[in-house]
Amino acid sequence: MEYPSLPHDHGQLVEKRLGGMPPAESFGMLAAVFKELGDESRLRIFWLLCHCEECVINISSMVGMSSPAVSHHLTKLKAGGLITSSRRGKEVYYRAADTEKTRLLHSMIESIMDIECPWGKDNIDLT
Amino acid sequence: MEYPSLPHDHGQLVEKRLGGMPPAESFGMLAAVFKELGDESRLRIFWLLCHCEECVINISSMVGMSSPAVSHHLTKLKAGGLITSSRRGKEVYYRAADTEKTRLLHSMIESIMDIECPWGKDNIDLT
DNA sequence: CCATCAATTAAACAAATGCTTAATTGTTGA
DNA sequence: TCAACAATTAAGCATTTGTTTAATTGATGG
Repeated sequence: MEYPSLPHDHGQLVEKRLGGMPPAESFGMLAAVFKELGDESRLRIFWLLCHCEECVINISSMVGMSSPAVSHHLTKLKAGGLITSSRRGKEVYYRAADTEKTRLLHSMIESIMDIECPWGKDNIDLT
Repeated sequence: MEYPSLPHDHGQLVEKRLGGMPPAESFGMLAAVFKELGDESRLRIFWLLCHCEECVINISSMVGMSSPAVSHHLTKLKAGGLITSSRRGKEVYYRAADTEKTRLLHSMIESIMDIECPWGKDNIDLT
């Protein structure tokens, strides 16, 4: 059975090299996760909701954005399974979903922040 | 000293709640990192370059894209400090940068992929 | 049942993104 | 020095994205 070589052949076979690669869909799903957090506003909101549960108006106030804009982002985050919502009276409260994925993302956010931009973060208390 | 309350006051003070929050710039820098990997093509390229070093033509072949498109993505990844390049003859070879950040991102990519889309990945060998 | 407030949805729009084709730069070997 | 090939850059374009303002839906308390 013949396998095509790469354009610049160094001996390896395409099939061998690409055989171990995750399928394109996997990258698509993963990229979607990163895209969710690839927006500053959404990242701030997600970070916030990893630390406390809040209603839309308060989130808006805390991140300094309009309610519709925040609602828009919350919809995306929820669609991506990163946050959950629960209505209590007039307000709808949001918080980070309690899943392995979100825990992983949150700890990663903190880690990268430590590496990229240390800012001295003691006493985080958003209760 | 007076601090304003949140629109929906549950007792907390804005200053208290926002005091522990990383500055906006930090989120901006972090979002930029996620944005780099928030594109399927770029994510595949980065993943590839975490596993092997290759020239542009071969990368193009492996991900099924044109050279200019790949070059474009490589420029972005390099600007973000995720990959490095070295010219050898006519070819320019790229690979993942050897930094704590890239190691963290790579391991995270694998972790999330495990969670999100298990596909049975034994024998990864892209040598 | 109605006034009020919270939240979402709709419509519109400017800005950013990713790709294509074409032109340009850089390097090697004949 | 020139022909051939690798890579980048430029220009143009269609799509997507994030936001705004306005309209709509949802829920409570008087």
